[in-house]
Amino acid sequence: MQRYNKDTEKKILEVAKKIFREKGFDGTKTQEIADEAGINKALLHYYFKTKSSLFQRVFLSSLEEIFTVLGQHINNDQPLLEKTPALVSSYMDYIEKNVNLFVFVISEVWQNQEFTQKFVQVALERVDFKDFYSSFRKEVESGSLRDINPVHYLLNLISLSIFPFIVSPILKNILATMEINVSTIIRERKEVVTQSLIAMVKK
Amino acid sequence: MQRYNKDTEKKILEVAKKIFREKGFDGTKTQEIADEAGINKALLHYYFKTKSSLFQRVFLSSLEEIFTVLGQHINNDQPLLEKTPALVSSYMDYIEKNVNLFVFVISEVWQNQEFTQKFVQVALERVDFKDFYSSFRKEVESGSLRDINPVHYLLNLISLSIFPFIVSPILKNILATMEINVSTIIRERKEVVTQSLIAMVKK
DNA sequence: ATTAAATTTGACTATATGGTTAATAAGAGT
DNA sequence: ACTCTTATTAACCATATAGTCAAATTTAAT
Repeated sequence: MQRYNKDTEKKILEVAKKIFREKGFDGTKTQEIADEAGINKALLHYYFKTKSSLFQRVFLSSLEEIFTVLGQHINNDQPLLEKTPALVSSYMDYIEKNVNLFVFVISEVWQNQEFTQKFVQVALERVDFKDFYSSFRKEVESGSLRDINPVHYLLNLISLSIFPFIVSPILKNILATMEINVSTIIRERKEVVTQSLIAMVKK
Repeated sequence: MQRYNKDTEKKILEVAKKIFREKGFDGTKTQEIADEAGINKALLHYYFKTKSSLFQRVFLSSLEEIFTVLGQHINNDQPLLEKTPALVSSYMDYIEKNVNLFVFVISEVWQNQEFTQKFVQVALERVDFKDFYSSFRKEVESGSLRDINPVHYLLNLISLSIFPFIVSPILKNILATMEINVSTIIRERKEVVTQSLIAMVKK
């Protein structure tokens, strides 16, 4: 006989992922996970021992998802200037659809500093920063990019792409106060971010 | 006799602010606030009725603090290009010292959408976006700035300034992996942000 | 069909937590 | 000193919650 019913395990993880990402560790009740997964709370412990260890699985997989997607966007062989527009557009689409993933990770990273370190190390395997770094430097040396630190390009990319979405409940209020059309801003945003990034690196 | 001892009230609020901002609503226990404030838990309820209403005071004052400080930075009569460098430098210093304030507000904004709306409205009184907007437009018309939507300048400003700090526990790991000196990046950061903003608006 | 192991459940426990209450202490006005 | 109001406390309550356990059910192999 095999160990554990993979369907059950998968269902619990799936529901746990959804609820933890919505409500955070402290806001999530194991009973709610069990209910929504259609199982008994005892079974949850049978599969995952404790709430904390289930949470850690979700937390790690969330970090991995974030870095996997980032890697898919920055690790490809096109020249940076050429790939930037599509990269920004596709990345922002993804972020918009997964805001709560980012909010969850940012909150929990500060709440769980003990094991965050270890988890980030594992998640980092999903993206090849060194490859991005050296590709960037190569383009600098070949003269197609300005000589800036690639880290700042990356930081600007993720800051500009992610931040407006994670503060969107506030942003919407500000825009309403300024009597500015929200969807217009969102639409313009991709272009602005793209242009800002290109301005950084274009000679 | 006056209603309520102001010292006690202040002490409770002060401690509540500290703990809520560290641990969020769900992670905070009223007992811990009472203990650290050196009072009985019943007294906390005597002054603030419920955990939720105490939290709401803290949440609102946090939003107000954020917008007050933002206002102090963007509402002054200097031409934008001239004030940008000092603005960025001073604002980033503030953010670095108050990261948990920003992380707290971002988390709780998503967790408490019922009253977030109302609170943001109140907090918005602390910053004059319309003044910033019209000053910006005036500079555009007088020909000293490029014709861009001021909202995007603001969004870039806050995104670039705040985001790296709120993800700093992760960022430090990435930089270590890339064998890049963290403090160098932080030092360079102000200049990069300033240049990005100037590049947006300079003709 | 029988058996043994793995899976699932209902009932339970210990503890933590937000909130209440009734009694006490402190303070101000007379 | 006395009284009335306000501030503070200790003890308590109801509920929620993570986690346990023994019994029951299912599953697969013989």
